Amino acid sequence: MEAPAVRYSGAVQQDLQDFQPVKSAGRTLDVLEVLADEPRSWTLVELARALDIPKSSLHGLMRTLTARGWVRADETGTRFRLGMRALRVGAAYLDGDDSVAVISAVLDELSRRLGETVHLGRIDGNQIVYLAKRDSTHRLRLYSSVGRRLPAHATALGKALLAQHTDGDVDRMLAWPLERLTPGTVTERGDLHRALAAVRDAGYAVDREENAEGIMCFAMAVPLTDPATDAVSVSVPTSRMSADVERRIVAALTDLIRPLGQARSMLSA
Amino acid sequence: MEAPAVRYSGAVQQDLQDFQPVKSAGRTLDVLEVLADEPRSWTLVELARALDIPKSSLHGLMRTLTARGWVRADETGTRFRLGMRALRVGAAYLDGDDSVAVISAVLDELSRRLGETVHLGRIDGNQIVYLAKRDSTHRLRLYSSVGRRLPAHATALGKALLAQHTDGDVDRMLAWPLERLTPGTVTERGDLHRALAAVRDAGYAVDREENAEGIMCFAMAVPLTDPATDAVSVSVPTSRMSADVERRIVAALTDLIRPLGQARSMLSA
DNA sequence: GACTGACGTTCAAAATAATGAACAACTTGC
DNA sequence: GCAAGTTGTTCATTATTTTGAACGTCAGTC
Repeated sequence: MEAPAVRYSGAVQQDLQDFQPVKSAGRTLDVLEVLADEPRSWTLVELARALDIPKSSLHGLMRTLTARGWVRADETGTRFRLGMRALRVGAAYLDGDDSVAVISAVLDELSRRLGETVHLGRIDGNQIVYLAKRDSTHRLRLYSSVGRRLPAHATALGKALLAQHTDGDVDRMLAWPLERLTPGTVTERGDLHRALAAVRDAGYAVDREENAEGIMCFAMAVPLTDPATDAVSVSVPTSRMSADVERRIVAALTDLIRPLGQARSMLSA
Repeated sequence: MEAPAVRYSGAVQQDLQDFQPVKSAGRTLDVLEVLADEPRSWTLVELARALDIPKSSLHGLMRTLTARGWVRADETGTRFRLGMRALRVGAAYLDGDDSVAVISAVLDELSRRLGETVHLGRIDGNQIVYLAKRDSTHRLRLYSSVGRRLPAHATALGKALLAQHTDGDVDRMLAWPLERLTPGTVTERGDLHRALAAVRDAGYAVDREENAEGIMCFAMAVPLTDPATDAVSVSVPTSRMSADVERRIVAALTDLIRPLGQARSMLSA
């Protein structure tokens, strides 16, 4: 029997095999996730339909969630959205993360040195989650990106992280066919493999208007873990782009990100 | 029979009376809240003790939570922290909130005009939750405040919102005795009542190093609801403080916050 | 103004989860 | 290197929840 890439010492770790989730716990998360994915007012019946749960079952759940402040009901008590407790866990996730703390200073310095928008992203399955952001102009609202997700294949952050894996692993990690966000999005398997080879070669990843038109990004994986799960990116409007700007960005990323490899031991978790 | 302050049309709204929460749903939230309140690694037994749940019961719950990405187990599978899904609901709470969207432009303008740190806060029980922030210098990390909580009585935001209620209501809303955060924190009931009267008189609230030494805040309730639940504050280091700075801050708050009263109809929820 | 349709609520039977005791695996101390 | 203590896991029994059908309530329609 082949050993898995990472061994578990036999603790609370579902072995991919059969495993019976606690039904009402799973449904609790289902409700929160649906409310998060579509941040609008939902009625009980809408939720019941979306989740394929009998409305009578959902009724008790919603009472529990609203009583606890995780879900907020409007004055009539018939429409639901996320409640304030939901905000807290999000902030706490970031607070408790050692990597975020270590990389935070790097983001500050990058932002100061380049004056462009800087992101810290983490890969989660086939998506990139934005964990932190610095923006000199403050034009964009901070909550506009932290917590948000984009398909990994369409972002510099994602490509920087995917490049750590073999083509075969990448094929398994992503959801095919690849979603197209702009005309520039790489959606062909061969094109993506070539792009990732280029990333391995250069040591950083580039996104040329592949998820948003008018924006280019440069990203480098953060070598705090192996394989890396976090990456840092710098975003620039194409209007401001030039070979010189690219050189400066890559130099800053190299200067600041590469030394983090030495700090790996700090993350004993 | 006396009607409650707010009438419910008989929907999912726990009537304060008896009501049986769904046990495993409540425990799911318990786990997330403990992990959020103490963002460190927890073992199963630690959690079981903290929540007074048999470890065998918790075991299944944790498997469900980790399988869903709301909790992350370390490589050994024996230590737990919040997972990435937790981040998403936090961001989504803010996205889905109409008040935050409306007030966001005001924060941008205040930040531009004053060049000082600006916060949007919401009252939750006896606490103020920070919903958004603008900081010109970017010295402080953004996630250092969004989602964070402080006792209402010790903040300008909190006093601006508490001042909307009668002294009797305030007494019921707060947790007595009041927590002291700095030597300047108002903890005496009479002092607080006098402070709130001053807020009603002036139309804005002041915090003079009452939650952090060296920082003063000025806050005004946002009249989008009645009573208001949100307030906006401007924070200034005492070193930079002067009568003129105070005048400019109060003028800016008055200019930008007061007109929002007309936008109240926008929030039909 | 009664009818129609949609939604939220309640209830008793059927399905599911919680429990504590026992076991296994790891860590610690001597 | 062994024993004691701690932690994670499993299992049958008990307690709880889920479910579908029935009822109440509301808004809109003819």
